[in-house]
Amino acid sequence: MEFDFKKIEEKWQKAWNKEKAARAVTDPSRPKYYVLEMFPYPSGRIHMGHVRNYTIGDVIARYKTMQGFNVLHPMGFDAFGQPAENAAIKNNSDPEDWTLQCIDWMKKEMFRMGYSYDWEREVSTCLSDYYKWNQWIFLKMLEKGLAYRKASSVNWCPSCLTTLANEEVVQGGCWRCHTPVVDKELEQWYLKITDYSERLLEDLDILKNWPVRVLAMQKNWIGKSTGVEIYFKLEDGRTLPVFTTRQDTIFGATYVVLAPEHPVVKELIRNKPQEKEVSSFIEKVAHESRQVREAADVKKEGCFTGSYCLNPVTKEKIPVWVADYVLMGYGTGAIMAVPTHDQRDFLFAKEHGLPMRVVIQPKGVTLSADAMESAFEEEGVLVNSNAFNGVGNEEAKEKIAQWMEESRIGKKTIHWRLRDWLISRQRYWGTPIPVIYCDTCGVVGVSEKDLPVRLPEKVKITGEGGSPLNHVKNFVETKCPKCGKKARRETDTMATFIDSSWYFLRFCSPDEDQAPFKKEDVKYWMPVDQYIGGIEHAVLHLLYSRFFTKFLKDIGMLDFKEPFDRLLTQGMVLKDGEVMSKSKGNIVDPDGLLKEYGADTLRLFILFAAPPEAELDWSDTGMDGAWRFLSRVWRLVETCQEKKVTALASESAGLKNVRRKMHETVKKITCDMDGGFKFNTAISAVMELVNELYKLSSEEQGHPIALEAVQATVCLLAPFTPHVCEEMWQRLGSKESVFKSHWPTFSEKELQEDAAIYVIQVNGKVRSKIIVKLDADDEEVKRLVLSDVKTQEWIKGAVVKKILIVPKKLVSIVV
RNA sequence: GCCGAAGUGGCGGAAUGGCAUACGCGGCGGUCUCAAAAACCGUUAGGUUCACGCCUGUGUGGGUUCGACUCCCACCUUCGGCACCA
Repeated sequence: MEFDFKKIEEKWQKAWNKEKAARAVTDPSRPKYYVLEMFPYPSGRIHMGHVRNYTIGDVIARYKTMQGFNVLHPMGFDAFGQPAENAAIKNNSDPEDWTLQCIDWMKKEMFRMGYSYDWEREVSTCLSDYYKWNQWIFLKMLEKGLAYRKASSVNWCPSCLTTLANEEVVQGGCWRCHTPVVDKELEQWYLKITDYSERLLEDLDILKNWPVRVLAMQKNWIGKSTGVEIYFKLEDGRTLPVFTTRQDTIFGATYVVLAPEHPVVKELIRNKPQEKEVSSFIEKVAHESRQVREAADVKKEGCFTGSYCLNPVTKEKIPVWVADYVLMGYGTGAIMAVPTHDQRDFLFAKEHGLPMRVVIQPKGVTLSADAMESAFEEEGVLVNSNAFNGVGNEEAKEKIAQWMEESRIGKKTIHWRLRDWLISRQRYWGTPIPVIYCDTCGVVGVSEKDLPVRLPEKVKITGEGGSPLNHVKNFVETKCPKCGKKARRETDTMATFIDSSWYFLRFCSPDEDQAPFKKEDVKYWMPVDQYIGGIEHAVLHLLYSRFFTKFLKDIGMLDFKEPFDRLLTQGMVLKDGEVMSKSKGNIVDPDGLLKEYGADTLRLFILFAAPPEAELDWSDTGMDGAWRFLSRVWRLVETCQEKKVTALASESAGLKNVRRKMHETVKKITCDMDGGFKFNTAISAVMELVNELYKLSSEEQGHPIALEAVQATVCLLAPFTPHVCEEMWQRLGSKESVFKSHWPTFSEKELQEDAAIYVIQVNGKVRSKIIVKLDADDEEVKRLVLSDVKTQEWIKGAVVKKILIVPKKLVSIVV
C-alpha cells in the first residue's frame, strides 16, 4: 500500500501553519539555537540549489527543536538588485511589483517543501522599514570617517552599466553577467573595509567551525604581505620608495622597475634620448585591456628610462626601467629587481641583458649568475652581502629590516591586497545613499530623523545608463540639512551586498522601529549557531558581514566579534557531472518532482545522495529509491496499527537484535548529527534499522519491542521527512506533534552484546573468526583462539612469537 | 606559480590504526501473476578453483606498525580559489 503523499503533505503544512509551529520567542531561560540559510534573491522560482540549502537548514532546525532548543529559523528576501530592473524593462512593469510577486511565488514553493520558518519574522530588504537601517548604518560610518568619497579608477561593467566592487569582479568579468570589466575614472562612495584588514584576518582564527577552504579564500583575498619599504635615491636627489618582502636580497638588487603609470616616469625621461621610446611604450600599455595586461603568461615587456638611482646598501648606480609587469595598484608601483632570486626579474634581466648577482647560496651547491637557468627562490645563506654574509636568509629578513630602520634607508611595512569597498551603483532598484550635496556646506549626511530616504516609486527605467534617480526632479531637489539652501541629493544607490551584511541581526527583532535591532534580542539569539549557504559567497557576503559586525561592535551595538559560529557550505547540485544551467538545458525542476514524488521524498533523496558539503550529481532513479524506502517505513507503521500489539511472545533472538539495533541507531544518528550533520550516513543507519525490522516474522512485528523500534524510526526520520513522519506518529497513537516529542535516547547497557566476534589475524591477515563470551578473560580468549581449527592450520609448524588481543574485537598472532 | 580540497566496486558513497566496499542506485536470478508493473527474497570488486577456499585489490612508489583507505615521506592526477601582489 502506498501512502498518499499529496494529502498528507497538505494536511500537515496547513496544521503547522495554523498553530505557528515554528514561532520563535526570545526567552533567556531556555537554551537557544539560531539556524540560518543564506536568504535568496527572489527570482520567483526555487531551484535545486535552494532546495538543498533550505532542506539542510530545515533538518537542523527540526532536529534542534526535538532536542529541546529554542530554535530561531527565519527566512527573508534579498530583494533589491538588478534582475528586477531588467525584468521591469523587459515587461514594462515596476521593479517593486515584480519583486513582490516573485516573493509571493517563492514563499508558496517553500511552504510546499515543508520548511519550518517563523514567517512572522520575514524580512524583505526592498521595504523602507528595512533599508532605512542600511541608511542609518551608512550615516554612522560617515560619522566615523569609514564612508568616504573618492575619485579613482573603478571597475565598470559595460553591460550592467554600473560600477562594481573588487569582490564582484570574477576572473576579470562581472560576477552577474561575466562581461569583461573595464576601468573608468569616477568619483564614488567607498566603505573603509581596509581599516579592518588586520582584524578580518586575525579573527579567522576564531572560526574553528568554518570550512578550511573558506578560511583560506578569505585569507588569500585579504592578502597580507609583510616587508620593507626601501628608499632608493634618484639622480635628481628625490626618493623613490620601493616595497619588497625580500629585503634579504637587497644586495642583489641590480636595477629598479617602475609601473608605466608611475608619476615619476615622465619626469625621468624628459629630454632624454629614451623619451620617445618610453612614451610610446606607456601609450601602448595604457591601451591594453585589463585581461591582456593581467594575464600571467604573456611576455614581460619594458624599456630603459635613461635614468639611474642608487642602491642604498651597495651604493651602486643602477638603471631605472619601466615594465608592464609592475602594477601601479600594488605596493608603491615600483620594485627593486633581484634577477637571481625572483623568477620574473630573472626572465626580464635575461631578455634585456641586465646585470645579475647571487646573494643567497643554497647548501651544498655554488650558484653562479652566468650559469643559472632560473631564479633561486628557496632558502639559503647570504653571500655578497657585507655584514650579513653567512646569515640564513629567513633570519636575515628580520635583521636587515631592523638595520634599515635604524639607518633610515627603509621602514617595515605591511601591504594588503584588500581594497576599500566601492558601494555606489548607478542603478534604481537599491537603497538610496542618504547624502545631500550643498554648494555651501559640501557633502552632508541626511539627518537621522529624516530617514528613510525613500526610493521614489514609478520611476522610468530605460536601461540606457546613468542613475535613473537623476531624472526624478522632486527626489534630486532638496534642501541642505545644515544651511537650508537649495541642494541636490545623491542619486546613486547602494550595492545590494550592504543589505545582506546585517540581515541576520534584523531577524532577531524584525519589528523594531527605533533601531536596526533590539540589543536584548540580539544578545540572546546571536551569533548565528549554524549558517548554511553556497561557496560562491566565500569572500563576498561573508567578508562584508564580518566587516559590518565588527563595525557595529565598535560603535557599541554588539558584544561579539564574529556573526557566524559554524558555517556549512553546501555542494552544488549537478546533472551528469555538469552545473545545471538554462543554456545547457539540463535543469531539473523541483516543481515537477514535488508533484511526482512529494516534498518528503525529494528532501530525503537530496540529503541521502551525498554529504551536504559535497557535490551532488542528480539521479532520477535515486528518487525512486528514496520513495521505496519511505513506503517501506509506511508499511511497517500499517502493520503496527493492524496488530494492535497483542502477542506478548517471549523475546526471540530477532527481537533482541532489533532492540539492540534500535539503540545503536539512535546513538549513531545522534553522533552523525552532532558531529557535523552527516545526513547521508544518518539516513543509511535508519535504513539498516528498518531492514532489521523487516527480518522479523509477522508475529514478532506485533511485539512491543518492534513497536518501540518503529516509533523510534519515525522520530529519527522526522527532521528529514516531516510530513509523513507526523502522519505516522499520529497513526501510531500520539496526539502531540512528533516535533514536540523528545529526540530518542539510547542506553549503553542495551548496546551490550552477550558475546563478541573476534577476528583472528595471522601475520596481519584475517584467517578466522570465533565467538567468545564477553566475560572471558585474555587467557580464555587465547585458549579458544589456539583451539580454533582454522587458526591451527595457519600456525601449524611455525613458532608463535606474539599474541596480541584487542578486547571484543581482534586477536593478532605473529609467527 | 601560490593557497586549499579530493582520488575507494558499473554509479552515488561508508569505514575512532583492527573483517575495505555499510546504505542506496543499477545489474543478474527468483517468488507472486495468464502476463506485466509494483512489491518481496537472494546475488553482485577482480582473478582463480568442480568445490572448501586461495590470491590481488582504496591514484603511484617508499616507510612506520603484529596490522594502514586511515599515520609519515616523495610523486601523479582532478577540482576550486588567487594570480605579473614585488
